[in-house]
Amino acid sequence: MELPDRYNPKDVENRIYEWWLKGGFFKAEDKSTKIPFSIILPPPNVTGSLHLGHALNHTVQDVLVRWKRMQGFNVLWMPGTDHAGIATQSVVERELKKESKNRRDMGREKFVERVWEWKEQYGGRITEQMRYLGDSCDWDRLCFTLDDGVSKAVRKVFVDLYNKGLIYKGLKLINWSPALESAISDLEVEHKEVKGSIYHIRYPLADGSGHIEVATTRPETMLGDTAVAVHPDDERYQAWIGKQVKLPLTGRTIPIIADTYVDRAFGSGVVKITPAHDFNDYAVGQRHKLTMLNILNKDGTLNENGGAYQGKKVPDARKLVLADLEAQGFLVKTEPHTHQVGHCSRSGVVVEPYLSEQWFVKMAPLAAPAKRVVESGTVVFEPESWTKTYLHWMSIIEDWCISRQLWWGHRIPAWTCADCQKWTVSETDPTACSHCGSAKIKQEEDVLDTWFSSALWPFSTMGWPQKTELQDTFYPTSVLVTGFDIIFFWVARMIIMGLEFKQDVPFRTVYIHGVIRDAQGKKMSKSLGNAEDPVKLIEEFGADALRYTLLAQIAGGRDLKFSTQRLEGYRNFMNKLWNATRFSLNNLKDFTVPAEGLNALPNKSDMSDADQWIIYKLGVLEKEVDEGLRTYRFSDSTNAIYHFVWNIFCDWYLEFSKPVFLEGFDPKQKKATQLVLAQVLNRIVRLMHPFAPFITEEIYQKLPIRGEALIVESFPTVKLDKDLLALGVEEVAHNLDLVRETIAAIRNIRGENRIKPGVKIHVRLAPQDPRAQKVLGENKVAIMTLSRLEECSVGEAGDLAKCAVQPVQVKDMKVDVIVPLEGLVDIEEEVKRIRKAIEKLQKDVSLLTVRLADANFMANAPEDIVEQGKRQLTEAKAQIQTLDAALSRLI
RNA sequence: GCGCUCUUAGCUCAGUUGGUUAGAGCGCUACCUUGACAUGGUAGAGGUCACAAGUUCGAGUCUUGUAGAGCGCACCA
Repeated sequence: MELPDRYNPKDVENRIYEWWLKGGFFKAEDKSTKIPFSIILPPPNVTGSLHLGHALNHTVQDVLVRWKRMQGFNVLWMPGTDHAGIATQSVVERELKKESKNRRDMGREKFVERVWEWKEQYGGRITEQMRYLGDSCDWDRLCFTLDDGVSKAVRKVFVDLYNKGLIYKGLKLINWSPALESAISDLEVEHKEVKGSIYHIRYPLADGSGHIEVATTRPETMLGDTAVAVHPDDERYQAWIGKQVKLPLTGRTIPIIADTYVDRAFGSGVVKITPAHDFNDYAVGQRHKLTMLNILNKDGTLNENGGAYQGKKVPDARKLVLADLEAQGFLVKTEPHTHQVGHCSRSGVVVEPYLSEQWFVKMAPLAAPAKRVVESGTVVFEPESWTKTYLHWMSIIEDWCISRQLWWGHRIPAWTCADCQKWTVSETDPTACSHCGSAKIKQEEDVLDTWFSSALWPFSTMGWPQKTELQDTFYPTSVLVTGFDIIFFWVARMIIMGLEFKQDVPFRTVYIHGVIRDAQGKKMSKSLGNAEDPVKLIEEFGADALRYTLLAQIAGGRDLKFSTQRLEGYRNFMNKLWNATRFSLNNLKDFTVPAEGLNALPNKSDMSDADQWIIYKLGVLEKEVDEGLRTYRFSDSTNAIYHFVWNIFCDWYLEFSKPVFLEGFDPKQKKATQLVLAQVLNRIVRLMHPFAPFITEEIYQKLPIRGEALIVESFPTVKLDKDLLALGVEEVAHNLDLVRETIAAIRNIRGENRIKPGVKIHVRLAPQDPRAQKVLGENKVAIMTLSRLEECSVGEAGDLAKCAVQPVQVKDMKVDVIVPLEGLVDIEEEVKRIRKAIEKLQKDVSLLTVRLADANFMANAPEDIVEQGKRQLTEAKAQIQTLDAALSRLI
């Protein structure tokens, strides 16, 4: 079974994923002796397809889930999809339009049926795509927000809140999307800067005693004006308070009122009041009991109160009103004006403040405890800085408008009675009014905001309101992983509902990650055309490379810029690991696994310096990876692995192992190295599995030391590998550092002197102490191989004429590296090289001299820092001496 | 206006409680097909850490201010 020399993810990923599924490795146990760990997937829209944002979000969750699974936890990753009221309804309506149909002609029942058909046919796309990424969720538990169980939970919550007086229906000014013909919540309004105009309009006083000037950005709303307001202390207008003005174009008379809301300094200090079409004016209107005159229809056209402008859309009405005002001499002036205008985040159209009957959740009593659990640290945000944002929002929270004038969603479980007009609110469909017993009841047409059902997700997916073992085991969930954009939409509301209905928080930790941007830093979106399709990226580069790219960049929860270049780099990394495996397996062909398997230890006395060194480095790696995972600093973990695999394992350990595997070596040492190699490779794939699951599982299946399935093998830790790691002591590891430094010095001399790699050179190593002598002697063959030497002596310095010299020091071990250059190169290059080295050392020396001469430093700095400085100064001086001597021999 | 981030090599970013002479990847320069890998190897160039002041023996790191960028919330009609 020869491995191909390139890793081809396409040959691997599907096969491995199917194998995991068959093995049932993703399944959680309802009840178990194992410690539970649970995550609920933020349910993506059924209409959606996987984008990079999902890829990032899911990868983080999958990393946590796989890590905990390997650590022996009973892991539940609960998958699901969201019915996404507006989005899904829009998709199907667009389809209908192509068939020249519309939902109103079709009727509610038929239409909803049609949406279900659509969902059955296309709703599985995103969950299908999640498998390409490697998501290891418990698919048997897949939920949909309109499932029976979840719907029952939604109804119960609605009824309970209603009975507690926390849900009410009322006539209020709400945000209205004329495109959707539905209410939307405050959060669904995006404020965008718009360059418009401000118009100054003259309103004549009814008694003919003059006129008053108002300014507005929305002149058409004057048709709905029911007052004009000035500041009560404004001296200019004292005489006018209480008088009437005659509204141009309509001829209605409206009062001049006084209200402190008016800013005297802005404009003329007079404000027209349109209570039915502006939130501030609405508040003024309520204070003064003004008429609320609605001038709009649901579709954003003017209604019968619009007089001559009835039937016109707002922008058209605006033009006509302005033209008429101007013609009649009421328009004083027009000035350019930039201001924020609310747009519907779903449809993009301008949102209209609109007076209508809607259902609301009273937030104040619910928000208070939800605020407290974050303040007290029962729920922790990671990174912590989001805490403040959350708390700020919770303190300015308004009642939540939960009704939507749509058909796709949870229909509000409330019935009006034609006889007594009262509401019957019930978990099961009632047949009679609960107040008067009349059978003439009719269900509310509206459905609930999609986020209403999402708010219950952590427990509704676990069978609530039934009592279930699943809830006992997994609620509260362990971590919630999500983007900051839905902290308010979703996170806050889950905390509220969890506390209200489960008497406990829904999760302990909220990990907030950033948003993915393109290489230029722009937000990725379909409309901008800069969105990379993760499915295509996976096909080209592999899921592991994509996951690694995302993970390596999310430190600190900041936004990340996505570049294909980076992705290529991690694809190369996967290939590097693949080839390291190929090399290892080739050299392990005659290796027989000891009976102890995973716990097999080499004979310490048989181990080379390199063997001990790699074991020591492995211990460092295990610590780093664990630390990164525990602190949600995934990039620390992925970077540590990357560095270990490439720059430690491949660059040095495998290179050192090469001479060992050649003929003629001590068979005992070869055996030790084979065992170390097999053990280290085993640790690498286990450590890397949560981050790059496919390639590691594929490799694992080919390793000599392995179990059944990597996905459920134990995750390596310093504690678990205690015995193995005891074989790699830091002090001994320095031996190899000396060897590596020596090789680096030879290579540097070679490189700087432009000695071609083909030219075999002779090197003399002159150790300055017995330990260096021993270490270098033992590693002579490796040094020769790695720095391509023809000859190498360890001992006397010998004749130094026409030689390149480089002192090397690691801890107390010192060696002078001597390369005779006679006949090889122009001495000039070596002179330059030595001068450069001296220059650098001199900089160090002057810096250290100054520091050590500073009495304050000597008095205040800790002893070890001072000692370190002294040592470095001595060393640098000694090295300069050696180099100076070498230089003087050359010139 | 309030709040939160950010500013480090040509580019993208690490740099955890202040400790020496600031790192990585990509890109760049020169060289190399050596029996795992050219999706590779070796060597090298490249930074007054946005700016200013302060605290300190010592500041990329802490404090304050300035300038610039991004985001969230609330907004004057």
